[in-house]
Amino acid sequence: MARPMPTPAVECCTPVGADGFDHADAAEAAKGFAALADPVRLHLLSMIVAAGDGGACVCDLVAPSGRSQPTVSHHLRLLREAGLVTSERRGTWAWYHAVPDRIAQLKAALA
Amino acid sequence: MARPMPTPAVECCTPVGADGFDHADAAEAAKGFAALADPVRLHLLSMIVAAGDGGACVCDLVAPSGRSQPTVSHHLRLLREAGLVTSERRGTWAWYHAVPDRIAQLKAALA
DNA sequence: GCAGGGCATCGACGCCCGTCAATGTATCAA
DNA sequence: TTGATACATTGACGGGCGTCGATGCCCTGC
Repeated sequence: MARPMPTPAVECCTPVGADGFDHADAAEAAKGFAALADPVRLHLLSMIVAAGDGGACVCDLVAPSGRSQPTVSHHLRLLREAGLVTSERRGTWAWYHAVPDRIAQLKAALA
Repeated sequence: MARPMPTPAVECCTPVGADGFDHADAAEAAKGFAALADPVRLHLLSMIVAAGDGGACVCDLVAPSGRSQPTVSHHLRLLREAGLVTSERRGTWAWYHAVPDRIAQLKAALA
């Protein structure tokens, strides 16, 4: 496909050269964006970020999300596996913290 | 779930208040991120952005993507439906342009 | 030890996604 | 008109995702 011209006289375009994306970087960024590709996860992450340094308790995330507790736990797991949040158990409750570096990294990928 | 305490003395945490995300905004942003949640599309978008104002010809996107022509056409369609690129037919060839505003909008959603 | 609550995991269901081969449509050249 | 080219669409397949109910694990309070 890469421009075997119908006739030598017709020029399609200037081929796109090296792009800013390594294949490994693209795969890594895609995983991060996939974690953001769901309104529920976006909502959860937004609440966790808003909670600041103290972190957010799962018990306060279930009701606002409008989903069942197992579903919320599933989404939090995906956010954790994508590196966007970290989890910590404090006694009975589980606390989630945002990872600003990972968020900034995805923001940088949009450039 | 939302904190019917085991005992009144134990406090779980301070409930997360209003977050920055409207539900409609979350759904809209999620659609955009879903379009970025694939390495092939990320690669395609990166090449289209790198092409600048002139735009990128599909004939130069197929080979670098490592996918078949119908698959590339499918991904470009998704990018177009997500508002990240626009398409324009110039005679035989199709040209794709990036939409910087939409990209900036997604970047702003990471805040 | 026992009972209860918070959270994670499992199993199952329906749906959507990524991929390709085959086909269709529009344009250009001879 | 005929043939070739560029791109889009269709149909089909396998796999992964979002959701829930049921269940299991761990901690707390009695």
